[in-house]
Amino acid sequence: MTSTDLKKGSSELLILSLVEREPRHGYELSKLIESRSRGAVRFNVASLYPLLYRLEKRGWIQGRWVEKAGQRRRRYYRLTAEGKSVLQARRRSFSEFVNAVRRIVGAEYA
Amino acid sequence: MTSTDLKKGSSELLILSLVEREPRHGYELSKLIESRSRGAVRFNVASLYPLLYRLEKRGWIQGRWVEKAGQRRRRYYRLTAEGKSVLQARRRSFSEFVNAVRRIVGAEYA
DNA sequence: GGCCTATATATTGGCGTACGACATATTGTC
DNA sequence: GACAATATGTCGTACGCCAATATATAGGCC
Repeated sequence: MTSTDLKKGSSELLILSLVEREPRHGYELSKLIESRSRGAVRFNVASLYPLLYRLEKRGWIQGRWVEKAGQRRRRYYRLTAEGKSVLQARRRSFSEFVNAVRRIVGAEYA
Repeated sequence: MTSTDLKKGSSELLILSLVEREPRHGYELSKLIESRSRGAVRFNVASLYPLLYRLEKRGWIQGRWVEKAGQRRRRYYRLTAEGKSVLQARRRSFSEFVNAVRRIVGAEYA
């Protein structure tokens, strides 16, 4: 379980969290995650875009194309109502899981 | 990221932690994880045993068969010196990762 | 014009890991 | 004799991650 491997389970939580307040596009999301985690978490594009399609397909986020002069087209994703409730559940289970791991891992310390 | 998915990255950390202080066998490990996590984490045998073989192959744990009258044979695994240093690194990166996720996920709260 | 970097989205192929289902063997209990 | 608990093990499948590669636009630089 490198930090890379650990990431697997939390990728959806990260994305859902970041589009909670305002719509964001893929590239922006990857940059946000990298900067806010201070480099500890990084998304490969080959993971990021399929992940976005997956979340959209499930109805948790909703994307729309935005074209502006002087910019490449971007697809902005917003959190749906269903996504919101999934996000809340995911936040809880993340905490729960981390606490459970800490109990197991920590119990073996001095 | 169900609790199931999240688990993926931390399974090795859990096992290494549990054999740190004393050798343990597979079935014991599965029961320990389940009870200490209060049911939040559970290992399928089809994950657990291959995981143990993997860790042993990498030289992080070392197993030996123990036979006792009135018991089915058990394979006890102990942490090797190399495993010990891997464990320390994993504990650090787990904390680091969790903190990073919290920064990202938490930043979107009120 | 030519080169590089940053921005932005996208796909292909391979690999690793988790799990449901199934299998086997021993001990103890009812 | 039937069943549950203990204990280890495998098969097939599904799924998600990632390196590599591709395409396209804008801006800086020489």
